Amino acid sequence: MQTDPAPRTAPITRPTLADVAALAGVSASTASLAYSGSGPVSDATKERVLAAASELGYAGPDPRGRSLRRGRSGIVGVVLEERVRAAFLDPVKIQMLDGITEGIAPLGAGLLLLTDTGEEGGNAVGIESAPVDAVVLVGCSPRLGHSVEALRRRGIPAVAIEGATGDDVPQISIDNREATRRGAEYLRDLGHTDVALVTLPFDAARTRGPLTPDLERGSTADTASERLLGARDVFPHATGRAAAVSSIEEGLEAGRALLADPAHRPTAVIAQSDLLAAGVIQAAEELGVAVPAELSVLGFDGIRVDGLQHDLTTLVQPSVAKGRAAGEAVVQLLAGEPPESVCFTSTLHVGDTTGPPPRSPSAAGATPSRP
Amino acid sequence: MQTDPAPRTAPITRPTLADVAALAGVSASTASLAYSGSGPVSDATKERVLAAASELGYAGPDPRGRSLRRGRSGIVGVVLEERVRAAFLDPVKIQMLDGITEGIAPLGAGLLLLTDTGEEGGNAVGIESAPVDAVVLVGCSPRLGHSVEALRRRGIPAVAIEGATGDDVPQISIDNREATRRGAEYLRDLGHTDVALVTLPFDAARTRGPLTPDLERGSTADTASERLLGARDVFPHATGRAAAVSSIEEGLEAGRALLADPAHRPTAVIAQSDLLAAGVIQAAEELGVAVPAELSVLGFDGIRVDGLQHDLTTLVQPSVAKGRAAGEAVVQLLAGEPPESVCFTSTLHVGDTTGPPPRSPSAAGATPSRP
DNA sequence: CAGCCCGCTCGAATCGATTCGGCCTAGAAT
DNA sequence: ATTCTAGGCCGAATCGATTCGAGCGGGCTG
Repeated sequence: MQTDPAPRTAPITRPTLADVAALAGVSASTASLAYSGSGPVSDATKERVLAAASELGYAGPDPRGRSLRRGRSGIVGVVLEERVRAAFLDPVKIQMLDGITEGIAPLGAGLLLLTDTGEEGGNAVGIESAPVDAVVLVGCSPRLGHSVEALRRRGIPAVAIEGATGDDVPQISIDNREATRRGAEYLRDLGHTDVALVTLPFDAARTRGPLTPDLERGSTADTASERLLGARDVFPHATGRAAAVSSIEEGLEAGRALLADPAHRPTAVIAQSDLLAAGVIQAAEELGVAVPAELSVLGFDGIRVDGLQHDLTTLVQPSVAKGRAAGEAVVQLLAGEPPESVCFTSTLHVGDTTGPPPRSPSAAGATPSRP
Repeated sequence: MQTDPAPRTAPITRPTLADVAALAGVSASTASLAYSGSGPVSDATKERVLAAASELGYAGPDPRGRSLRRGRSGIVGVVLEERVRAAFLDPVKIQMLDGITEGIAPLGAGLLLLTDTGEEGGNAVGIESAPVDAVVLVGCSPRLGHSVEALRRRGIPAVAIEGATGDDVPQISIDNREATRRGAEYLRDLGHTDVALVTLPFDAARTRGPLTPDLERGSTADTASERLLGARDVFPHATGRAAAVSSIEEGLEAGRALLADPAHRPTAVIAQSDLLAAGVIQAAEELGVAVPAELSVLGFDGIRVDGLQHDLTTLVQPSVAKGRAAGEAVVQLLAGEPPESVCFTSTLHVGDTTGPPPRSPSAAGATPSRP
């Protein structure tokens, strides 16, 4: 009565530590000690246990039992606001992820990819129920609050990258507003007065389209809002368009819309990401608008953009360092130390996509403020 | 008004299902049923349990206990042969990862990133001890055999992408040899006879340098070997250099070495990845060698390479489909169905980096085999 | 020679949830 | 009215490993 080929020693089930102990002639507790090495066990005994284990083909303690008892799973979750595909298309995310792995290296923990897209169905392993010791929330997800609440109830410590949770969750962020302001000031000093914006999405719906007061007010995305404020600090009346995601395609679309009418064409565009900036440049090329002669474009991130011919003027943020800081914060949290927020600063990299505005304003009796 | 209510019932420890059951006035088993919904429980009771849970701030069954009992953790491991940073720099890997998430979607499982770089120290969660239900081995890791053995002992089903394990592990692969042969034939038909190779690493040490019989014989990397064979099918005596990793930098270095001596310059280079090909092209530009006029370059993968000006002639492989197939194989395996290997085919994309060889061979009385 | 200390093992409890068989009760059928 | 049926609920065992305190024998010291 055996469905499987029943070898002499192997029952249907995999050997457990108890089996090993029995074969070695010791108690389960001793066998456990022999493995974890955290107790006084004679070398002879330990060897006997190991021998028994190898005879049984025992591959070491089952992580499930272990994590139940220990209360730790050795896994750190990374919560992405988008599906994995989208996140990995964003070079900034990848760099942060890499930084995170560096940061949590001392833990020797694994990285579990999670998304907080809505409810998890059935047996799904979501943020609500994943065997993680801590999580890193990546990106300013609109539904971040929901996730944080779930984690709090589960008693799982969290660190947020670029997402104000307003709680006891440590934040890893950058000077979004100040950085953008510096970039805007640079454009202003070049002589630009007619500046358009291309922003990251503001809300969970990822509404694409013209910037409206309603949209801005309803923002649940801090990064977009902060960068918007930084731009407005210098160009109070600047307006533009919101993209649905940070991608070249979205930037292209926004760029087409902004540059469509030659009569009302900005002399500069402040894009909230390098990918969006690249898209705007692509749109400019399509429409025969020269960059930077007729249009200056400013990006944000400091990544190398695939296929972009220009050396983009952009605000370079330390993505890897951000990730690493988040990882280190997780380590601290798990060690019981108090959470510590960090704010990095970005630097303006001047490339070849920005320059003085063209001599004659694109028509339209705009403020000729320069004598 | 108490954010952290220290209610009469809440001790230092988090509530368990038993606590909830007690408060609801039912047994733990009933409470469990109320949550899993897999048994007959009256609506009234269920509601009472849920109410008790919310009163206690119970966030649902602990995944540790659940997975111990159920024997499933709801996590699928992805074993990368390199550190995460390196893997995510490779667009092919990212695409495969994305495909995997698609493939395992019906499982609702999380993805745990693992690397099989050597032994795991201390409490590290490695391939030896990770709470995974199955794993996908990505890439032809030299130490793959070791990983497979560990998994077999633990009884964890695995699927390998591009790595011959020679066992009962289902393989997801592509026609590396045939595809490369087709590419080589294309070059031959253009008139090339003097072709150099730039290969992926052959061994665990990632030895960089000239191809030698020793190196080729000692190969533990099937992808590199297969593609090499495909090239040799057409150019039996072709030689070249092995790169340490698939990257533009490595390709650049190999390209410099291959093109250094104007007297012994190949008219075409077969690179085993697009990144390597891009590096070779970069080297050619450095040295003033025109592509494709003086040098044809063939890549492999079909990705868009960052910053590359050309439309690379390459063998396009279905990376996402490979990942998806692997994910689907995992689902099958977990469902108890027999493993199923898949082999995809690549297609030759002719871009602008290949053309006929220059009129006068690069000097050196090389085999003027064409009359 | 007796007593004490120390190092090694063992038992038993615990972590938190799930599952299976059995019991109980209310309503229905005869 | 009695028996049958079935839906609901409970008890207890189980998953696999870890941990803490107790026991026990041998070596060292006074």
